[in-house]
Amino acid sequence: MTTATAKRSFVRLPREQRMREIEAAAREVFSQRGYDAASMTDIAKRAGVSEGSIYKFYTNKRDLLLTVIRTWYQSMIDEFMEKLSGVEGTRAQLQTVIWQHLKSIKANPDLCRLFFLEVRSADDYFDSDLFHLNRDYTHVLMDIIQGGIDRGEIRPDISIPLVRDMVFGGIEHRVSGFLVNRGDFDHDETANQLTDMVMAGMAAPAKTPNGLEALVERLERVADRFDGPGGGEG
Amino acid sequence: MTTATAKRSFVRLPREQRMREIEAAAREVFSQRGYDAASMTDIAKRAGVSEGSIYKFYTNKRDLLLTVIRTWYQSMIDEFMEKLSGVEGTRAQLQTVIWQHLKSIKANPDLCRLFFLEVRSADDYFDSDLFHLNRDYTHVLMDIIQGGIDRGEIRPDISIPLVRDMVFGGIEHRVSGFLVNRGDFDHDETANQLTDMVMAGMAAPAKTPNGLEALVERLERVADRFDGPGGGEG
Amino acid sequence: MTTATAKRSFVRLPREQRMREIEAAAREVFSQRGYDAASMTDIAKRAGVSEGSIYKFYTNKRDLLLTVIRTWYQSMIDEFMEKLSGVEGTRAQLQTVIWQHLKSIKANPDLCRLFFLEVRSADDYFDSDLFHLNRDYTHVLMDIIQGGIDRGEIRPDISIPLVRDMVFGGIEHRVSGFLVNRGDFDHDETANQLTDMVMAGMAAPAKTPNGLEALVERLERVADRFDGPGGGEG
Amino acid sequence: MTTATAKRSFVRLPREQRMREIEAAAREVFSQRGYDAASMTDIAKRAGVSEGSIYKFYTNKRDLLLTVIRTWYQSMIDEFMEKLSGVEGTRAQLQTVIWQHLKSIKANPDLCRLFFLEVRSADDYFDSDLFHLNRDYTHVLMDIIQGGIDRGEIRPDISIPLVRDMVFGGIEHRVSGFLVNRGDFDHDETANQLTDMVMAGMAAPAKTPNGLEALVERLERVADRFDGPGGGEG
DNA sequence: GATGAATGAGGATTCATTCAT
DNA sequence: GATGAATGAATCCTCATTCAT
Repeated sequence: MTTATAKRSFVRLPREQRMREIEAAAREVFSQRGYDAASMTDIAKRAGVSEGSIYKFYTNKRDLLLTVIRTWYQSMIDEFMEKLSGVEGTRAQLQTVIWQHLKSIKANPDLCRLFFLEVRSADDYFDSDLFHLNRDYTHVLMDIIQGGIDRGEIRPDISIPLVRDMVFGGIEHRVSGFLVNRGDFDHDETANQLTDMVMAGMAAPAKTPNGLEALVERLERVADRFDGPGGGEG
Repeated sequence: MTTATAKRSFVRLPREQRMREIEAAAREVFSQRGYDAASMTDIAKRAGVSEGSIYKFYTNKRDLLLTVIRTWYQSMIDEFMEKLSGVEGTRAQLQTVIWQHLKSIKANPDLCRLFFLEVRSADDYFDSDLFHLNRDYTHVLMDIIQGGIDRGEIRPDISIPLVRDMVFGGIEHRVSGFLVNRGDFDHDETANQLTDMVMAGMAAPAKTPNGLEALVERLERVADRFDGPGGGEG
Repeated sequence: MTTATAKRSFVRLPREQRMREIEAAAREVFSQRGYDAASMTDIAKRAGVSEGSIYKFYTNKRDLLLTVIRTWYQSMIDEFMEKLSGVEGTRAQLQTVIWQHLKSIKANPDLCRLFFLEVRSADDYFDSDLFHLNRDYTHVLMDIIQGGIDRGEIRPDISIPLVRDMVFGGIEHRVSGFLVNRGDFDHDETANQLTDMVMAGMAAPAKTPNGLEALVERLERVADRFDGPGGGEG
Repeated sequence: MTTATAKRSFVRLPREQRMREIEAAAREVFSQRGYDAASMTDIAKRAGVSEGSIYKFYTNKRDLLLTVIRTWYQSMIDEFMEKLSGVEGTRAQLQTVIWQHLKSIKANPDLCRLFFLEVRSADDYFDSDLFHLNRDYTHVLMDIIQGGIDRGEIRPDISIPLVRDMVFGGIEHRVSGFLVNRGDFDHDETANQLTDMVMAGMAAPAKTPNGLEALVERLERVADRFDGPGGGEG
């Protein structure tokens, strides 16, 4: 029953290029309007294709959204890994992760919102590849923590997943206003404060207790000199 | 000559009671279906009133949602304040705040979801009374931290809002799976680990070791005056 | 996200009456255009209601179709039963069933088409109430045949379901052209021929006549001996 | 300097073979999905050609369907004529026709459905060659009946088209459940019962023959009185 | 000849909100 | 005050067919 009328003139593009154009348009429209308010007509118009063409590549609107988010997320991770590659030392690595994460948020707050509100909250998220992408991403932080533990810089009794939650959750909470276009956040300051806080909370208690013990021994020796060895309440 | 159609009889309840019934119904439907999927017809039906009646009390669907969330939030805060009233000590108070927060989430994950996804993410949130309610709520935590600083238990150079973000954001991140019906979390364990992490990260490191060292040095000088320098570990 | 604008003026009708109007409109549109080509907008327009109103009463387009067909089918059966009530004798009853059936087809060929093409061919037909309505309907014929068997008018070794199939299937085949607006059929003639065919079968009453003929020949020979050949009809 | 995109290679088959492959694919897809649900893309894919290629051979989707049905129908008729060729006697021929028809239905219920629902119900059917093919097919039965009349085995006052309708319509009605994947039918039993029914009708043979027999006995007694017992040709 | 990228009209369905009774 | 019938805009998705390459 479909009326079939192929319009006379249109540009013929290779599959990959057409997809890139559609995804670029979708990214813009989704970012500006949000998922629900974005209409496929809008996206098609901006991409310069017919609505039908979109469905040649994406099964439905949600698939298009997920593709957009996935691409962004992947490029984020790529950049992230690159930046992290030369960094040595638990603290520096941690700082890099946090700083990069904040940078990504600042660069694409709308995509973050989409990810938080439309993707991560959906029922099927935990079965999606984005979930696994996200796992890989957060695992980088967890590996850093583990490295710190291995080197004795971090208390081994710490819960690594909890650190992950506090870092990413803390960041999310911090930038929540920014994501809704309310207020801003100081990129560098936040990264530093957060790094300090996390490092301090996880710091291996090694040094101080050892020092204390030595101190106590010294004290005992001093006391001995006052009342002679063997003294004490007994 | 009256028409054959007999008027349907309805019970006339006092305004307050009717509102409570509507809100109870709305809470159930919103919780079960989520905001979008919940229909005013469903709510009306469950409340035993007509759709029109709802609009006598609430300007629109969103107003009803906000009312439901507000009531829940307020009762949460009330319980929270009560539980906190007798608790002394920075650590114990912090632990109570975290524990109570986790308890509320476990008790009403659906309302939490609604709050996170529908209320807090909306454009008008920052002008709403729920925002202020939330401010009061999180301020309790911030006051506790401030108290800790005042008593010298917590480093004064810490960013209190950042602590707030890490606590509430961390919790949110931790329970995100649970909120989407994926997995669970250990209420007590999470509270303890989180409290430890926060306390350790904020703990004032300086005073005690430094003071002790100074004290030992004084003592050593005293001892020197009695039996000459050089006594001791050698 | 639905923009809510209730138009100012419209007639307020009791539920039942509104449904009758919608169904009447649907019956017309479905009959004229067929199921697929019929649009809900058309139906709404002809019924003088908004499209949304239709969905207050019918879950979807198909439900509306089934309701229309069901109503028609039921009224057909009612008339059918009434006409049959006073009729006695297997042959007369059979003739009535066939005649009424043809009459219904002639009265509403479009609804018949809809029933054949859209309803009876659907996967869910055999679970539908229309299937049961149809069973009841065809059972009337089967009961008549059974009655004929009981009274010894019909061979008891006959397959009653097969008779049913031949009668209703035969009619359907006969009128198939008429249903597609190709040609017509003679209502009374078809009914009579079909009734005859079913009651008598088409076998030539061969055997017995042959015996009679031989007998007559013998009698003629005998007669010849008495009064000489050539006597007779002359 | 050629562009990097290498031309996809395709096999070039003789026209007839390519058409056979397309038709085979179409037959499968149409059978499995039905006409509407079958997509040209599916068919093209299964045939191993592009969509565009199909339109080189068939003007449109419907033309392809008609071609598929036509081929099937023709082969059905061929087999039918072959099986019928050696059969003598009205009854045996009738039985063969019915049996073959049932066999075809059992072999290809999906194509039957397509023929009934998509082809025979269409407006243009009566002008199509399939209509004429069908006419030839049913005429075989009508010729058999006529032959029976000519040989005195069948009542000459019978309506031959009506017999045709009852046979083919009856069969269709009988197998309607089977065509929708609901239930089955006994091939042989149905053929035999139907043949019996048509040949003999369902009238109880009891009364009339008995009466005739008695009449014959009386007549014989009369004849005996004329020429003494034992007379006659024996 | 073969390809397959591109078209684009078309329609069922939803539901918050209103207001005549 | 209570009712509930009525609104109607807004949109995702399909797929037969075309034609530039």
